[in-house]
Amino acid sequence: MTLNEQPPIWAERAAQALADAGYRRGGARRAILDLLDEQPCALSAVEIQDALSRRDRDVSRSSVYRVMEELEEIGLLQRVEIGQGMVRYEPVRSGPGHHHHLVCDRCGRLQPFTDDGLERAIRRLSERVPLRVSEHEIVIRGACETCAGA
Amino acid sequence: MTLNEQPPIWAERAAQALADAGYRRGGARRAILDLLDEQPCALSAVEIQDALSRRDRDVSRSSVYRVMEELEEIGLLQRVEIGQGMVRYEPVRSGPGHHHHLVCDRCGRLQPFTDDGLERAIRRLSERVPLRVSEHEIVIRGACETCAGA
DNA sequence: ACCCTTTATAAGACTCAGTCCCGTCTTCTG
DNA sequence: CAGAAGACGGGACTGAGTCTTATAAAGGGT
Repeated sequence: MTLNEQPPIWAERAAQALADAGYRRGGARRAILDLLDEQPCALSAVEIQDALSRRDRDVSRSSVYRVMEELEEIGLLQRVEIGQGMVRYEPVRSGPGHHHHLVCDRCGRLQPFTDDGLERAIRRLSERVPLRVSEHEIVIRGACETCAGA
Repeated sequence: MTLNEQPPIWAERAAQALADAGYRRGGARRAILDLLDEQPCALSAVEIQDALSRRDRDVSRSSVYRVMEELEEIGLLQRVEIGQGMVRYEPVRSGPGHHHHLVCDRCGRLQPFTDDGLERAIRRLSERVPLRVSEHEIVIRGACETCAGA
């Protein structure tokens, strides 16, 4: 069910992509890249700052948000809105890497999934709708196995 | 495409439902109910407060949020997360009234839609997924006809 | 290696939706 | 027509996210 079984070089690819896009190198950005690469789950901006702080690599809020923006721009990071106004970010590892999320209402755990039937339904829908569709995001909420206790 | 062609008595039904649920009557709540009933589009908490203020019926922030909570609890109001941490609320007019939303990235306009194919895909998916699904929300983003200019 | 310009970063003020608390006012019930 | 329970307003507070500005690096040219 997990999608991230690619070699652990996302940080490298990302750094390269940023360089190609004309960005210079910098400590804060590099630290964030490395942290994100290690994470199995999506992190919020605050979680990123805290995690780095805990390993004595303090990074300012501005830097976290700036880097998130840059990475999203280049398509290396996906922004996931998990409800209640909470936003998390996760590395896009494969090529298109299109997927959606299951969110546990209780523990907040996030799990990616893909579904062809769903994508097909959305594609068909997109053609009938009075909107030039640019993106879609599906969030399915419920209780995860652990929290449901079943 | 619009779903709200029921008689304009949502406010009445809501008031009754609140009474049945043991809530007392109060001016702020009634004003909010009436306002919501008139609106064709979903409103944010702030928009509700401003709109009432403009018609000289000031209501405190606390009241807006409290009433939103009560109405959502009873199932008379649907909370819609339209991205960027923005939340809006809209009356649930028909019975189940299940539908999703098209959001225009540019003007923020919200439009409801339903799609059986999509619902079917989600139902099937819900059974295969490691989560006891309680709800799902689909937001499709893009440029609306007006904003796309086409 | 050394400027010089450009970009990256840190720090902190600021915004704004949303929450919390508490004193006051209103509604209902007996 | 009290007196208790609930509704309301106002304002302090929170916390994610934005903006601004001064300082610190990074790269390119010489």
